[in-house]
Amino acid sequence: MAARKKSKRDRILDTAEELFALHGYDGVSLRKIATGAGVDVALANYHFGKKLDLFSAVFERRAALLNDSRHQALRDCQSKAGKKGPSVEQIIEAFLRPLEMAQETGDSGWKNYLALLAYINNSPYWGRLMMSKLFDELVNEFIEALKQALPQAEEEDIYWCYHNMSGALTLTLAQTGRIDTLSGGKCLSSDFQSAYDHMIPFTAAGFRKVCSQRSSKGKSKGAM
Amino acid sequence: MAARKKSKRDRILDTAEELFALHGYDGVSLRKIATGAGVDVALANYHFGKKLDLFSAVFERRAALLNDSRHQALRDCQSKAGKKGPSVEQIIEAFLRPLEMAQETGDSGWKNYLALLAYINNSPYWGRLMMSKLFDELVNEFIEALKQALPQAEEEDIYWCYHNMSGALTLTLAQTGRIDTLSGGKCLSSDFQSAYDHMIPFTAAGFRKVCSQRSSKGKSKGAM
DNA sequence: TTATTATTTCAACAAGCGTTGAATTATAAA
DNA sequence: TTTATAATTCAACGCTTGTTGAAATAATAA
Repeated sequence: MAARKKSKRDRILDTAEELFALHGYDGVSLRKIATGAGVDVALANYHFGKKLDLFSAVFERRAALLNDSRHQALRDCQSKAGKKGPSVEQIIEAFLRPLEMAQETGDSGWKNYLALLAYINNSPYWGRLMMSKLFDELVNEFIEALKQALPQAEEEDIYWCYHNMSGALTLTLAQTGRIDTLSGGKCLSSDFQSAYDHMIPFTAAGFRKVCSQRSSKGKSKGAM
Repeated sequence: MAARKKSKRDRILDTAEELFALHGYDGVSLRKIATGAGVDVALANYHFGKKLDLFSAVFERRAALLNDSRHQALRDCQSKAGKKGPSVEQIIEAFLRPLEMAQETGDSGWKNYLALLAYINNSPYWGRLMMSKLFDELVNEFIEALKQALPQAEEEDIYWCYHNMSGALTLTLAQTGRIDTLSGGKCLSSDFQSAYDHMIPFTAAGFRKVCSQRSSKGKSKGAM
C-alpha cells in the first residue's frame, strides 16, 4: 500500500518476497504473485525468467546490503577494540544487531526477507547450497574473529557453537510466533529488541562455556 | 526397502513422512507419495481423507511417543535429584537426549519425523498452531522445572532462553548440512552425539547467564 | 459355499500450474 | 513525426494437481 511509485518489476520482487517468506517456494504460484503485484502473469517471466530465477533474484537482492552492513559492524568493533581484539560479546553483537536493525525498520520488506532467509536456512540440501554461496564468506570472517577471541578453543567447538547461535537466530528471523503462544503473551516475537537483548548474552555465554572447558571430555571421537 | 511386511497404509505414512520432511507440504504431491509407497493415488484419500489430513496423521503419529519419552526423562531426573530439584543442565538433558536417541536409531523414520518437526516449527502461523496443540503441555512442564532450578529468574527471561534453545534444537533436527559445508567437514550434521554434547552445555550456560544477571539492565521495557 | 465388508485400483473431473509466442502498448531515439 | 526498442498484456499450450464415484479385488463372517 505504501509506495505507488515503484516499478512493476520491483512490485513483483516485493510481492514474491512476502509470499515466498510466508508459504515457501512451492506454496506460491506465479499467478498469485502477479495478482498481488497487480500485474500480468507473463511479466515475471519477462523480467526474471523461470520461477526459480525469480526466487533467486529475491534472495540475492538484499544479500549484498546485509553482508556489507555486518562486515562494517565487525570492522567497527575491531577498530574500537584495539589490537587485543574484540570480545566474544562484541563479535556476536556485530553479527546480530544489523539484523535487528533491519527487522525494526518500518519497511516490511526487510522483515519478509529475513523470514525468507530463515526458511531457506532450514531447508535441507538446496537451502544449504543457496546460503553457502552468498553468506559463507562473511560467516567465515566472524568465525575467524571468534577464534581470536577464544584462542584456547578447538576449531570444532567453535563451529558447533556457531551452529547453535545460527539456530537461535533463524527461529527469531522466522517469526513463527511460537514464543507468543507459549509465554501467553509475555514475550512477543515482534519485540525484536527483547529478542536480541536476550540472544546476545545467551549465545555469548554458550560460546564461553563450550570453548573454555578443556577438550576431549566425554566427546568419544577418537579411538574407542 | 527395509520392511516388506508393512501395510500399504503404513507405507503411505512412511513415504509421506520422508517427502514432507524433505520438500515441505506444498513441495509434495499425493501422486509422488503414492508412487513412492507403491500404491494407487486414491488410496491415501481412502485411509486419511484430504491431503492436509494425511499431513496431520503423519505429524501426530509419533508425537505421543515422543512426549512420553521426554516426560519420562524429566520425571527420572527429578526423582534422582531429590527434593532440591534437578539442575538446569539435567533438565535440558532430559529435554534433548530423547531426541538424540530417536535420531540415532537405525530407523530412518524418526530422523524424517524430526526433520518434519523442524520444518513445521519454522513455518509461520500455521506451524505455530500445529506445534502448540501437540507439544505445549509438555514444554510447559519443562518450563516449570526450569523456573524451580532458576528461582531468581524473571519469567520472561526463561521464555526467551527457551526460545533460543528451541531454535538451536530446530536447526539440528532440520539436518540442513550447513555446518558440514561451513566447517569443511570438521563437523557433520549427522554426528548427533557431537551436536547434543555441544548443545547441552551451550544452552545451559545461556540460561544461567541470562537468568542470573539482575533484571531491567538495559531492557528498557517499563517506564522510560 | 455365499454374503458382507474392507481394501485397493481405475478412470476421469475441473482447476491450477509454469511457460511461451504473438500482439499490444508505452518509452526513447532519430 | 517516424522509428526502434522496451515493457506489458493476451491467449493459449500441455501438464500436474487434489479429489471422487464407480468398479474390482481381497479379507472376513455366515
